Amino acid sequence: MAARAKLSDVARLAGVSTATVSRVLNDNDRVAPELVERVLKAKAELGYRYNSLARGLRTRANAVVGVVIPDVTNPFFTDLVRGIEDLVRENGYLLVLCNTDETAAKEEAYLELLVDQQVAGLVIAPVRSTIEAASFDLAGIPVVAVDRTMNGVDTVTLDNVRGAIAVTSRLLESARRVATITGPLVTTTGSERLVGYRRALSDVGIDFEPELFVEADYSESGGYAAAHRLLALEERPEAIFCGNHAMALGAMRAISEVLDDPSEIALASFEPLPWAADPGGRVVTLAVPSYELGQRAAQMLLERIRGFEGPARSIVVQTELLRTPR
Amino acid sequence: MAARAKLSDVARLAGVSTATVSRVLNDNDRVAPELVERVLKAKAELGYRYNSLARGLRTRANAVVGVVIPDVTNPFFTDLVRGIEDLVRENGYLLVLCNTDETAAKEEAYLELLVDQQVAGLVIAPVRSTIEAASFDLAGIPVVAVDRTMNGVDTVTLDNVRGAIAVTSRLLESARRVATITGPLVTTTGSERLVGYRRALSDVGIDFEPELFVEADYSESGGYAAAHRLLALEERPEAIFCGNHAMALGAMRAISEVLDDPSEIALASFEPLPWAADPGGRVVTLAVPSYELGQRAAQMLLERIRGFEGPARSIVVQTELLRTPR
DNA sequence: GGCCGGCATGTAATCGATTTCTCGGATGCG
DNA sequence: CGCATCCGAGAAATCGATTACATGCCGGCC
Repeated sequence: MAARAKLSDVARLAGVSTATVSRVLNDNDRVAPELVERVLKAKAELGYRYNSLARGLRTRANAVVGVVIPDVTNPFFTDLVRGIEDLVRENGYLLVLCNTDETAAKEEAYLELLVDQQVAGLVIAPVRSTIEAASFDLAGIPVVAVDRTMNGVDTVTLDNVRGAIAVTSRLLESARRVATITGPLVTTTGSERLVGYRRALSDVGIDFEPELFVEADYSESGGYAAAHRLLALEERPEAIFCGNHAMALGAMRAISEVLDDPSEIALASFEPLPWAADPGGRVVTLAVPSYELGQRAAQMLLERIRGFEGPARSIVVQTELLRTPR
Repeated sequence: MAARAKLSDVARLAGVSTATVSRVLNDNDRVAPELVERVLKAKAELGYRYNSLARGLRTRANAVVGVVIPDVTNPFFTDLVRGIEDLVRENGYLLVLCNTDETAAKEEAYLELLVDQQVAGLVIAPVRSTIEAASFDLAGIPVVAVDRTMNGVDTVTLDNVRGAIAVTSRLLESARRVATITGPLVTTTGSERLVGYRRALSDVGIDFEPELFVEADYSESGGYAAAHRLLALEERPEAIFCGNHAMALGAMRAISEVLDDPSEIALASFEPLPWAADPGGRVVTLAVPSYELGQRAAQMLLERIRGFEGPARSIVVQTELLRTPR
């Protein structure tokens, strides 16, 4: 039992050549039914499992899909990964999850490792959108960008501009002085949500005030610090639109430290908040179909892996206003 | 640029044999300095990267460590994974993250895939502790169990009994009727925390009442349902000790649905809650060193991978009472 | 009836690395 | 000065699969 059976063992036991065994296990075509049966029986008897390294070496592909995301602790990304995982597993691929912590260096290291592993394909939410697709397109590995765009590859993103407009407009119904805390502007989610925010302002004839805008890093502590800065302004904002869930939680913490009645400042988040953080449902929020996003990305990736050659496609998924304050 | 340089290309450019190149890149011993230099120069010039599949095929090992956990969305596990990741990456391994959703079937499927991939080692938080180590020990792959124990392999766990005693005792300071919602009793975390709960009760001379104990599944919805059951009792509990963070959040939701003043029922969670869910810090909680847990597990796994052969070891990490109600 | 085509099967090359074995030159010792 | 030893480097086997090519058998067609 110690040693693992290999293809040639199966071949010997079944009394056929290794080529035939391989054909039975893969093509299944053009092999006499009787031999097929003998092979399958021998395979079962020996408990044969193919060696994916050897196979991968020959076919130049590993049945592994790499997923590179900036933050495994963010529910948005974990749900998204679920979406990818479910589809990808159905198709026999293993999922490798890599966490970049929103840092370019880690991202690069992981991409190198994944390319080394000759993964069959990659889904990535790039730290910076200027990333050069070229560097791994070289290796011929299909790539799909998710949530954030990237040049030259298939992308699945949210309609950030529309979503941000919807959220900001809702805040503007009951406030004039609306601030925003965005993610890094080098990410498309950061810059596009800012665009939406500005458009919503101009739609109702309000000028953009630079002091009401803070660029942060999508982390709880980043949101916390940014909110403190906004709260320290001479003229405090009446509402704050946060670019993601973690920063909204940070802002919430900051607000409750500074104000006796935290509800004086309306809060909004692009991503939904866990129930426990907002039992009253006061925070304006979008329903972001993260699971679906993942599925779409996986779908496109699988098509590429199967050889689809067309030009880069892009899918934009809509969001929906979820909760209303009051 | 299209094709990737291989070892023999480097050898040709450097004017040496492939064996020499391999020696330079691995042993680095016993090769004339001049040749070493030529090889390294050729390598740099071609941008050579080794093919991990080919190498793995020959050395029978893949520079990948598999991590199998029941819930990627649980911060406890994501922090734990961070701990593993950091240590493992320093040592040149890639981390494959697999999510079992607390179901045995998925767990098994992932283990098979990982064994197929010939990962160098595995860290697992098993869905059921009775899992047979034998089935993959066979493949000779080192395994470390984390958070939950498993027979015959190295384990890193929390001191669940002591932790549960500490939490329950704290609740008992201000309440007599203390209920508990545990995780599945087939997990060691589930059963041991129940043991701690019972011991704390008996320490102060209170009998265990079966109706005050509900077994759930570590999910938010499971905690929610369980809490509703407890709240429907004729004689309501005065406090509830939840086996993990998600169930505590679920219980919190249930409580706030049933009671006008949720603070009437004291709540405790074995794992810490996100700040936003408990701004006042009323919930009794343990500091669980999840990151450290992961590091220890990774440490032991690396030792095994490097050939350590001793008997199975087990490390128990202490927790600490974190917040106090009132 | 002989030849050709097609198809099922086997043989052997191949993927890209590591590693054993071998060989030749240099060194050391008697 | 000659022989044994040691060591560095190359040739070739090897890991375990896939697959191009060779082979042999069968049936059909002229």
